[in-house]
Amino acid sequence: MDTGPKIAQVAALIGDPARANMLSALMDGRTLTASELAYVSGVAPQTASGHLAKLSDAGLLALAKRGRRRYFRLASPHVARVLEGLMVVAQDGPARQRNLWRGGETLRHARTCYDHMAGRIAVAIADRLVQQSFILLDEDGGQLTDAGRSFFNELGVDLGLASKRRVFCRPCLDWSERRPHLAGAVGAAILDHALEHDWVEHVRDSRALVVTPVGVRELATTFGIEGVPPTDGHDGRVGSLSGGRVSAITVESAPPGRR
Amino acid sequence: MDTGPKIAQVAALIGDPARANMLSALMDGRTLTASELAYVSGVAPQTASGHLAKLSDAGLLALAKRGRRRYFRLASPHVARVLEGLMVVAQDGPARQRNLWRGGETLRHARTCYDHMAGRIAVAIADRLVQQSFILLDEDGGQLTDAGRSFFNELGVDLGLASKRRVFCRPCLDWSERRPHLAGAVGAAILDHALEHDWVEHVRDSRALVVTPVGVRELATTFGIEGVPPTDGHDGRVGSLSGGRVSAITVESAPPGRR
DNA sequence: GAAACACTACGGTCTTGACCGAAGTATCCG
DNA sequence: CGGATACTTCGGTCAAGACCGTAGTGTTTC
Repeated sequence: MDTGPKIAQVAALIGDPARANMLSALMDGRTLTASELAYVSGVAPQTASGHLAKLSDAGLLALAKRGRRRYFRLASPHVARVLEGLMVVAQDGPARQRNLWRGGETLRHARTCYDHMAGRIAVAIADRLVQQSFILLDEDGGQLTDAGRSFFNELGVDLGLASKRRVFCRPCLDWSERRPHLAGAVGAAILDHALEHDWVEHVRDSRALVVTPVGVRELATTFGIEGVPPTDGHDGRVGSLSGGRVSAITVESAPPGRR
Repeated sequence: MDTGPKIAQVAALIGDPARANMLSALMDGRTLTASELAYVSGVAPQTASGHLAKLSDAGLLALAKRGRRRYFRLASPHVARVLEGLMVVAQDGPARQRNLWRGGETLRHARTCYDHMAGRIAVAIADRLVQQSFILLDEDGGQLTDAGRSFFNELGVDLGLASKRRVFCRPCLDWSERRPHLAGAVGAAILDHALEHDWVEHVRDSRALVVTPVGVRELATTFGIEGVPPTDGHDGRVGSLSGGRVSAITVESAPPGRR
């Protein structure tokens, strides 16, 4: 009857560390198997199975059975939004201890966020687009200008539904940078373009992205983004994997162990 | 290090029914005292005190001490967004049982949602504005057209920062109607206007709104919204309090009792 | 058909934390 | 000052549920 209990049910589901890890791992839009999710969440398969059943039943995850495996993905963008929101709140939460966690440097640099890019690079791109008046952004919405539309056109970015949907730009507060990057259809189109033209590549089993040499060049010429550093402020090398501990998953020596 | 545990911490906080009730009660942007929150959450003051301390420590609630009372409110719009999002997910969650809960009819009709309006009326207003091309809406963003800007101007709605911020319109999925209504600066301005001109009034101790006779007339002439029914489909009376069980709080015969 | 693999169901252990009664600290009011 | 009000702290009880070992079902591979 009241709304409280209902949101509590969903929040409690997300509120378990193992389940939260599973959901986080799916934030980049991939589909993962039950085993993979068991690994990332750090629990035994039996336990993971129970968690996954609950998440599916609640409609947070969508399930596709194929052969002897079960593939899970986030059930809807709504779920991704909630997770985004939780990250933001979790980040500025205890005000005192807003620690810029070292490590995961690669993630801070560039990563996927459901269907678009996030991280330092994504924020820089958004900044640049705003600065050039290609996009208007504010906390509650975003909007592509005519100039922006032709900019993307020339660049060859496929805005897809551009003709059908006239508004499709959304700011998404970046949890590592605490500044907005681009989400929505425009954000998704940029990520697609970047992947397709080898500006960035997925890091194996992670939602981190590395910027390729091609990407470094293109980001410089296209957006005037130079030397966004991979680790600290020194040189122009971008996205070197050695820079930071990668939270990659190697499913080999995998002792689950109690959390 | 990983983001999972952090979002789990926040989600777990929201995931307790008592705390979720507290947060829900604060969704309309009011500030409430610890006692009031204890009552709405259905627990004893001692228990509530503990919950409130946790929520404040985590940065979900802001606290203002005044005399011997403590006033709590949501710490930021970010928190409100997360709660909105959870309501949406909770609503379409178990797909099978998307029950249109009878009761709380007044809430379904019109209510505040943090700083803007929600419910049937709000959805109707949004529909109308879109239909007249005063606003462009889609899932990821919203945008005021020039025509819309002058419409609000003529109407005397103060868009406030209109000159400074050029984009400030956001769709917010309505958990009772499952269709978007207007949030963001535009949504807030509409609610302000409606309250100021006595179109709607707050229901005591609830986030429900009742539409006044003035409001009925104005909604009809301004937006062409007629006979959005208060309970079922029969007459044009709008917002009669008798229609639905109001989730109002009367802090008298208040046996907390175990949940 | 047998073995390996992916996942699920069941049963028992153990930790977490929600809850309230009782008692303690501020604040207001007469 | 003394009593009422608003809230917090402490201590002990109790239920929920996360976890894994064991044992199952269904699927693929050889």
